[in-house]
Amino acid sequence: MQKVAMSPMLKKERQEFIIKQLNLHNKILSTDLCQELNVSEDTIRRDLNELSENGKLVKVHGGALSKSYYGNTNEEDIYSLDKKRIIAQKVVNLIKDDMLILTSGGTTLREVIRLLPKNLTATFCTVSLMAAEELLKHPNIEVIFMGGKLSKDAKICVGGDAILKLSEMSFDLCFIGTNGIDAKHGLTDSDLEVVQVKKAMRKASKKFIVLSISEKLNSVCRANICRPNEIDYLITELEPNDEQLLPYKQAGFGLL
Amino acid sequence: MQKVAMSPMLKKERQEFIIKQLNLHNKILSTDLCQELNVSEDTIRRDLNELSENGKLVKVHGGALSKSYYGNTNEEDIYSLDKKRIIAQKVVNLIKDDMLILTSGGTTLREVIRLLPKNLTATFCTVSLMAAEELLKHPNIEVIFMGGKLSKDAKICVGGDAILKLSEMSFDLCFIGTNGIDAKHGLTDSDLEVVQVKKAMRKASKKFIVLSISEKLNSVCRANICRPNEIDYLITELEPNDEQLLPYKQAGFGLL
DNA sequence: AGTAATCTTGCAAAAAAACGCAAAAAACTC
DNA sequence: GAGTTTTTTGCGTTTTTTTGCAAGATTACT
Repeated sequence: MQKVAMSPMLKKERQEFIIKQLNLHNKILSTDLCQELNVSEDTIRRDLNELSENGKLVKVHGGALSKSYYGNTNEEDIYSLDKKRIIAQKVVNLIKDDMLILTSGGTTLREVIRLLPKNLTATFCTVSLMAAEELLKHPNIEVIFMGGKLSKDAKICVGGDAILKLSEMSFDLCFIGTNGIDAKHGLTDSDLEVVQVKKAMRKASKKFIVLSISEKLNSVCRANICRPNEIDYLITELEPNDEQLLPYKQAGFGLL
Repeated sequence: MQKVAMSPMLKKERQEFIIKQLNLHNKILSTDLCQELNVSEDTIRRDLNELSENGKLVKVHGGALSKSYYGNTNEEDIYSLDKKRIIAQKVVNLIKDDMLILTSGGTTLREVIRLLPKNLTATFCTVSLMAAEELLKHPNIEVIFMGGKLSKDAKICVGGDAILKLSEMSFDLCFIGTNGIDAKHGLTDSDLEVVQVKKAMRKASKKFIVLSISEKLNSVCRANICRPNEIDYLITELEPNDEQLLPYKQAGFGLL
């Protein structure tokens, strides 16, 4: 308990605090804010309403959501977002405290990161700027970025440094989004630099887990990352016994 | 406990005191200032209003907030953006093709990156996620990110890996934003992890160039990054012979 | 449906700001 | 140095802002 008689907080200060918390947690409860800021619920409510009118956040029953989280103003298509959430939830269930996890970028992985429970303590390692940014919002996750030359297309680190560093490590889990996957060729990608890094990611991890919405199944890209039997699990928004996944099951994919 | 000067304070003196307190604490209550300065609330209010009109602080109900603190969570304040552009233009003039450049993050550096000519071919190296994102938008710049543990506050890589990597390299130029700089202590910062990295950045570069809008001059933070004579150039939005810069000139700063 | 939590609305007390005014201090003029 | 002007400061009053409280409406949840 803090028994320190603090100097009273200014209204603006309080509102700045709320915004900061929101940037960090994406959502916030009025009751929590009351306690942390030591003011009545009415005051918090008024602050939230005011901030909402100024477009700084989105007010909802019981608290508020960060604008970026709520309004995916990006070109992200809403339809596949639902599917990505389903995938993300499956992924989250695999993650336990204190794991060392390697992750690629992509919008699906971003959903995973957003869904991670706030009390999870784990170490995430990534080569993706997008993943790193999102991971930083989580209060208890340690984020390690693999440095190196950045690819302008993929916004990830490629090249020798990242690969060298990866070869020295061993991860419990590796999550990877996909451009191309099919039952015959396994995981493929069109960008040669990216392929090199993803290969290194495969080698550095005990369990290699591929995330893909069903639309992307059965597509093949130029360069091969790994064969079907090197993928430990394929996670889609479908049920594992869905008929679309039959070829993959036959090819020996682990399905979740 | 602050000892109150017996001789009445001059207005100018009082306002400077307010600014100093603000640089130190980021916020200040009118009532506290009344007591410390031994004047009426009206006087304080008038001082704060005046300073607010001059853009030295942000006046709020009950007191004032420092500009930097306020600007962190809100949108970039348009007022200082112009100044940052002036600084950015000066920086851009220093950069030539094929240079190897190290840069920190911050909004001023972001302006620099945005102003870089599209046909410039150079290699930029950074520990800042913000800078990396911005650099990637440039068509001809090669971007190298220094990997390592990411600091949640500063959104930059800190810790041994980044520092080790920095110690192996030699940059033509190093640009760094500032939290605190003054003629006596040199460059300072409040975040100890950040200080370590910035020290390493200093060591790794031939020319160390500090960027600071004039508001941030004469503020001192807890931890020291480097002494005045280790700074090759200080760039502000002011003319080099501006009287505000006189103490710096006398302390041996190179001014641009 | 019924319960608990949350929201709206109106109100009142306290704090702070704005305003006009006059005294005091400082700057300027001769 | 005396007198005038300008600036600065403090005080009382009025106005606005902020905050908490309470009663009733609305919403979420089982």
